[in-house]
Amino acid sequence: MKYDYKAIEKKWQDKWEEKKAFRVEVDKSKPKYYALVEFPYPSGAGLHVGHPRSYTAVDIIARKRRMQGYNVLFPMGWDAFGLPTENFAIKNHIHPKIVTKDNVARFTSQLKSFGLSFDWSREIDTTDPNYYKWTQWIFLQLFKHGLAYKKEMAVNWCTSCKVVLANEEVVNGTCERCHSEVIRKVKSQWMLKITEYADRLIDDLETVDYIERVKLAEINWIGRSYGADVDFTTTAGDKLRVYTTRPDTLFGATYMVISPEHPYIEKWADKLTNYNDIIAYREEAAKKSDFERTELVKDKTGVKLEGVTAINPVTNEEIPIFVSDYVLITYGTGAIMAVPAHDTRDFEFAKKFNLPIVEVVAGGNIEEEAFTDVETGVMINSGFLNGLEVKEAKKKITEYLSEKGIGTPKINFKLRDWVFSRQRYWGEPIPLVYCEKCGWQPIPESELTLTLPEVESYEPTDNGESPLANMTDWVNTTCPKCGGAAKRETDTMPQWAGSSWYFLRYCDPKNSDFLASKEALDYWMPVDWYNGGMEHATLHMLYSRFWAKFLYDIKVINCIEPYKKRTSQGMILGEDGEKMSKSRGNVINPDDIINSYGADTLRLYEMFVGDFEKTATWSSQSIKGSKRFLERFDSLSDMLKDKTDLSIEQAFHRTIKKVTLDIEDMKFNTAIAAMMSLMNDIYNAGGLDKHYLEVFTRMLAPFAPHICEEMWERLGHNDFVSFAAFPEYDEELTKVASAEIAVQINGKLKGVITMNVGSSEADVFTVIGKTEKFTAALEGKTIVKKIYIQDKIFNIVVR
RNA sequence: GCGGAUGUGGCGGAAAUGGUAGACGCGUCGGUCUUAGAAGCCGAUUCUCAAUGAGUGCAGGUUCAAUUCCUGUCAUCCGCACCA
Repeated sequence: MKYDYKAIEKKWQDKWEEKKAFRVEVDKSKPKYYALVEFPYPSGAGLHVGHPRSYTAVDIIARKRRMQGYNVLFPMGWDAFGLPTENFAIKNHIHPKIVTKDNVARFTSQLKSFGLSFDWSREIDTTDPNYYKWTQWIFLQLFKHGLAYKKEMAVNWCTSCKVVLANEEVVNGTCERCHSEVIRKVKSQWMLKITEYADRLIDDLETVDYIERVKLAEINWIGRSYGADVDFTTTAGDKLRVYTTRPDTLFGATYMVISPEHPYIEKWADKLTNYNDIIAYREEAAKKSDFERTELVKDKTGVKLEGVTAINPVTNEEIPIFVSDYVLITYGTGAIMAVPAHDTRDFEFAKKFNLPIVEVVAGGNIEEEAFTDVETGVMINSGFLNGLEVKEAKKKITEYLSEKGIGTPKINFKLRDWVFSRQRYWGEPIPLVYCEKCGWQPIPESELTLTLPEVESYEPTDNGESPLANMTDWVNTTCPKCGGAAKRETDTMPQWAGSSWYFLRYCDPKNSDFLASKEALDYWMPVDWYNGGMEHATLHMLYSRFWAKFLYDIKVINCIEPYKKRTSQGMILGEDGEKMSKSRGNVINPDDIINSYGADTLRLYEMFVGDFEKTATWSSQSIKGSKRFLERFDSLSDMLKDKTDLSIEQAFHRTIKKVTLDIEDMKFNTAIAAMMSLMNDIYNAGGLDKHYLEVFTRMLAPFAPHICEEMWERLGHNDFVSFAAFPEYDEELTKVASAEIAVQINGKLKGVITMNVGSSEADVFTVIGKTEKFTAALEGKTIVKKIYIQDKIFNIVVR
């Protein structure tokens, strides 16, 4: 019988759909399991071969849980707002809604062809007004709780297209589309105060099970540092505040630096004799794009302030102040104390401007480079700190500064507030209204959804406003507070908005009264296992955790963390070992693979290709092995015999154990290898009985569901194997009777002997003594030592 | 520069706690079947000068024993980018 994957896969996909096999409801009589994969952006290109890697892995988990009796929620949907769709719409004059609909149709049929056990009745779409009503609702709550505010911000501005660009659209400092210069332009933007949650976003990571690199990426991105704010008196008669993580090096602060945007430049304008030079420098710095700034990282520039100096509060020495763009206005206080001996950047700057370098921590060679180590150094040239280790010095100086009123302990973060406005059409309208009298006002919640109006053109306007700004009928409205004339916000939300809470909507996607019912949220949340790309470790993960924490605070959900467990798959590279891309022509289309090998083979191959978390290279040669394995499995029904050999029975129990444990560790590749080994053993034994073929079918079902359903039916069942019990193993039967013991002399392998499991050292040595090849090797040597590792190694050390 | 990985046969990759390196798969070679071939099936397959040999990027070290631990070093990939 030939393995007819096309017929089999079609047949079972239809049956699952027809019987609504994977549809779930809240059922408190069963334990729940919420398995989640990142919902895709339905691009025009369709799915690529990387998508099924993540989806199949979590599908295997979901299917295994179902077979273990869990009520499994495994949903799918569309993160459909976004720039590529909008750009496609602009170029081809098609409404983004239509573009989205077409792309979703294509994605859906592709996903269904993989045999993934999604509950399609819960499909969601972030661009559906019934969905984004709640995105807007959450925004309104953030606004009402003071977590949304408007701020003047520098944005990317393309000088040729005259539009605001998202960071993703700026490539090497130029516009992605026209390649002309991109400059920074100040615009008023909506911001979300994610920084208010910075501590919790770090600290609560201790309560979740994320793979280490994801945790680290989040922690580094948030970038919490402990230090102190210190005030330096200046000759202008005021105080200049700096932030430092190294207050212990205060005695070594030989100059100060303020950022070009620092407000004191204006404040000190009349005292600065070289004010014009400073302004010229500031303008020069403003003109530099991000690209130029990073290009010039190595080369420090700056201007010394003439007319104002500062006093080092512990040495009482007068020190100069510089303005330089290596100090950022957006971090700390926008001003630093420079300690060239112990900070690499200050060291470079001091070398260039010939500034004094005073060593205050002994242990390095400051002739050569800054000594930044905080573990080993001892304080010198530092008055009352002399002789202390860095950590103690830090404590002592911080206390001293507090007592004298010149400094306070301070924690800073690299994390910035979230820029939440986009001057774009294809996004959720921000549900706020501006009234001259009352300021920014939320629209009444009863008026949600504030739907995206139909516009003539999706192009951003000349002055960088969203296309919605031209819709005067829509823009002009009344103030919900005073009833006077008011204007709607025309900016829309970023693509990240819809994906920041979608996992909540899946719990109860049709609910029209609330984002999801309390009952559904309490039952399904938190997500038990969330898998997704490493590229989302910082942005999407932080944004959605932030929203979830906020929703916890306002008592919408009752878990402090939305995701219990987070894992991440490796990328799949093209056959040439390079990232798949259209321009390189190395893209593998999953449709082609399914057509020539079938979905089960594709699934199995993607799981077998290598360690799930590592990047893997596609091989159209190797995939044949996965197909062969399934063909061999298919033929097992022709190899039935009355009784399975004991050795095969034992092999089964060992394999079930390995597969069971490996799935939990996402070691799918070794789980499949174990099943292949078992298959070889069965072939060597000439077959197996019906019972064990059923066991094999249930064990393989999560990996290759179609062929297993077919086998299950062939074996006389009329229910789905997808809901049969996952096999369990008998620990006793996993044990083997005999052990192969490696015999070594001086650690070198000399041979292997077979002994009963649990043989004593004396027994093993007796056998060795009776074995010719070992006695020959030991002849004339003195045995110094014998090392016996139970059932594994017998090493004889000789002289 | 900082942070995170990775380096094992011709290839993809296996090897809790240090304990027979190369599981499993691809490829290759041989056998079987066949008029012949393909597909199956069975077997072999780290290397070489075939040994008391060498071997997990390279150089050392600890150990009876190292892919695994330690020190140094090289290479590749991915993030971040002057965060004081």
